[in-house]
Amino acid sequence: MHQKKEIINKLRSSNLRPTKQRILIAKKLFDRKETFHFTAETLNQVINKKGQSRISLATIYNTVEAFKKAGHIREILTNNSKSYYDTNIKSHHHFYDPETKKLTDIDYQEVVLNKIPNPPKGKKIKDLEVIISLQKK
Amino acid sequence: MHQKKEIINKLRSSNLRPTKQRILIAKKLFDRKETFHFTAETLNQVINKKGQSRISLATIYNTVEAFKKAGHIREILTNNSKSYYDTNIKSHHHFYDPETKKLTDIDYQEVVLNKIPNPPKGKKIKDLEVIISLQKK
DNA sequence: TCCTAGTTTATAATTATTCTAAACTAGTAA
DNA sequence: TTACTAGTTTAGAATAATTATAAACTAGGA
Repeated sequence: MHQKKEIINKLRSSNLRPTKQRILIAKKLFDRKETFHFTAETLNQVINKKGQSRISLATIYNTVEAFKKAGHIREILTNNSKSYYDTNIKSHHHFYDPETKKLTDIDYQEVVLNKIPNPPKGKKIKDLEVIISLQKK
Repeated sequence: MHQKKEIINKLRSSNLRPTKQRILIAKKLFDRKETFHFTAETLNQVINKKGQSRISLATIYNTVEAFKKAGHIREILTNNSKSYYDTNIKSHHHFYDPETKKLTDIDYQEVVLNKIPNPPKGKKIKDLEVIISLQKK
């Protein structure tokens, strides 16, 4: 479980001043058992449900961007109009169901590659992601 | 090389009336040696360069969508705000350079997987795509 | 307690895309 | 050949997601 102190340290360590907005968002994102796949919209819903302390949408966007830059979340590749993020920052893969637009994690060890191409000159591989699109059987 | 007749057949075969706009767009997309990675914007630039016959942006969008549905092009997974399409419809993979936002094809046989997970019940695998993100060495 | 750089906020602006509904056209039938 | 009609194109308006702006607020050090 993420204590408040841990969260503050996490923010401080990445040069993010621990404001009450960032702490609250970090709690909602990181204090859960399962990884969380979200968009700015869904995060906004989680944060600003009825009668809850209000955080502006601009701050939601700013914070998601800041967390992404800091490496606390990662952006997922999709062909959606919205940006999807993932609290699981370990290298891993996804099932994508175009019907429901839902992503599911695939554990890293569930996919084994035994041949990958050399990167173009001057470049190195930063990340390798496998997306398995699904359809009805 | 794609003759006009071939293009017309391709359109007819997918129930798309071969209008002069669609024929022109199809020529620009398919009559080339290398695969073409494009967005609505870049396609619009190619089609509507100075002094050229004009096709409205709405038609560019409509046609891209129609070609995608017909399976003549495929949409690429990215984390960009724009939709990217690929004239290479054979299953294949991509290098992605976040700096230049450029995609490069990786031949299917350049990547070998020897373990992939079972799809969730009721679903089958429609497509498997590997995206290798690059960074400066 | 004061100060200031960093942060939050409401709102406007921007960007990519989709919608609308009027005008046009390919292809069929008379 | 002409007329018809369903499908298509078009300009422009509308929408959706995101980013920019600039004024108000605040964390944390002096």
